[in-house]
Amino acid sequence: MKKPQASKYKKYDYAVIATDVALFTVRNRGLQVLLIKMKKEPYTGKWAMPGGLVKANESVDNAAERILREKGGVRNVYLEQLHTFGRVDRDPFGRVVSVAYTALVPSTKLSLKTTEEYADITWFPVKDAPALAYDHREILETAVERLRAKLGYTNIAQNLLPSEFTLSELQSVYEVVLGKKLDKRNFRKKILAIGLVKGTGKERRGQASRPAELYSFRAKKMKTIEIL
Amino acid sequence: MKKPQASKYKKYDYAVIATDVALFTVRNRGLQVLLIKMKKEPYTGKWAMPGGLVKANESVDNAAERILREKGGVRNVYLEQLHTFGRVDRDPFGRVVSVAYTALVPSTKLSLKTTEEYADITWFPVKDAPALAYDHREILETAVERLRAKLGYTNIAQNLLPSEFTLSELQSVYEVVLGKKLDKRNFRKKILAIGLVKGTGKERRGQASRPAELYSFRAKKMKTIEIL
DNA sequence: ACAAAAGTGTTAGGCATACACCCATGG
DNA sequence: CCATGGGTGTATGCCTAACACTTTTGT
Repeated sequence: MKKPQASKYKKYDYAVIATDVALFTVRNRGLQVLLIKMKKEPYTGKWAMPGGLVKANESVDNAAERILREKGGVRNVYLEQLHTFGRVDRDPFGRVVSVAYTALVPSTKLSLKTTEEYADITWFPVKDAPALAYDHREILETAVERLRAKLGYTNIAQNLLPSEFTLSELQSVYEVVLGKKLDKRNFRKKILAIGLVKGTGKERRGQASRPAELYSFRAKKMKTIEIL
Repeated sequence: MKKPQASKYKKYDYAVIATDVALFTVRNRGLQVLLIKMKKEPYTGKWAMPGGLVKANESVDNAAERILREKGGVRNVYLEQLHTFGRVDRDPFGRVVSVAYTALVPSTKLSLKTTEEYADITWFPVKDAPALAYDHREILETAVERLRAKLGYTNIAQNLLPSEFTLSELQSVYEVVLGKKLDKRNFRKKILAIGLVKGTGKERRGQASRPAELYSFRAKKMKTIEIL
């Protein structure tokens, strides 16, 4: 599509490595992604996922963590390498190869900084994300596809929930990410049968409805077991 | 583990991008990987998978294809991005981030060049691969793990077989890669039930046994369907 | 005739799916 | 008392897994 222009910076004379992070949360009954509004031409007004160059003395994984912290405002969240995007013309500023990551954060863990909607950093529902800079549309689609797939065979969902949650909340995460309704009885039967979660005995009151039991995940580290 | 030394080449002053390719085939009742013997210190005598730097004017995908052609001696084979390895100290020569790929080739497609065993480029059974340079042991393990997983939900096996093959040969590919025996009747039932392959009507004669029908894959491009 | 690989069915148990009503609470 | 979300069981069909013998050929 676009041809790479003459490089504007010396360091772009060689291919350099950047990382972009698709940071997701589940809020307001939807899967949302964090985007930052760009100022630079030719992308003025378009949105991009948090990203930046990898420094010479940090690993690519560490760079992704740093960017998530500096630009996304979150730390200690689930972070997993997604795919590396290496088209020659993917960045009009020069030859940049991007190692993309997926990150997940429970909406309960978001600070005011990111929940308040600043003009230039905002959560968007994935379904109606605005025009994106670079190849970030492709990165976003790849990330969502992988997240959906992993929900089906790992315990990754725990990274979108607080440590204690109701089964309805868990089911809602699945429904929102997969984009389809699930049968309540079958969902509970399956989740309990495979031992994904355990009851805590506590319950959540406060709504005008029967109190719900609170559950927590059994295994904290990533595990692969057929779920759905 | 190792600290990065002072760079020996100017271009290593920045992180540069390389690609390494795990090229697999199934031969002699085993999963084999192509390795090249190294001459440079500190890896003299160790083996490495084909790899090299990404040039400024080629995509990362194209670089992997080129390396597979130049160093692996094969072209037009299945090639898929695996993972990007970005530890700071993974290359003692400088800061090199490697985008690793998995490639598959049917043993029937191998030229003499790679089947004859040169002193410095050889197929090794994955099970007893020699000491590897860089982080290539980790790359190899990641590649095998992914290959095993994908065998179970895609039609990827076709890239390890000629266009026509017997069901026993197909089963053997599965057994060799997964490292376990499968039940013949159940295997055939399943493979035929999901329509992965179709009979060609031809048969293979020549051995002192009943002739086997030849089959071919139905879909050529990658497809995801539950297989095993 | 024999060695070698190809080909073929049935059963039992487990798993996924479809489906509707009562319960406990807050307001 | 009513609106809201929480919680629960069964029946059916499908898929999986276990298991052994006959067929066809080349030598």
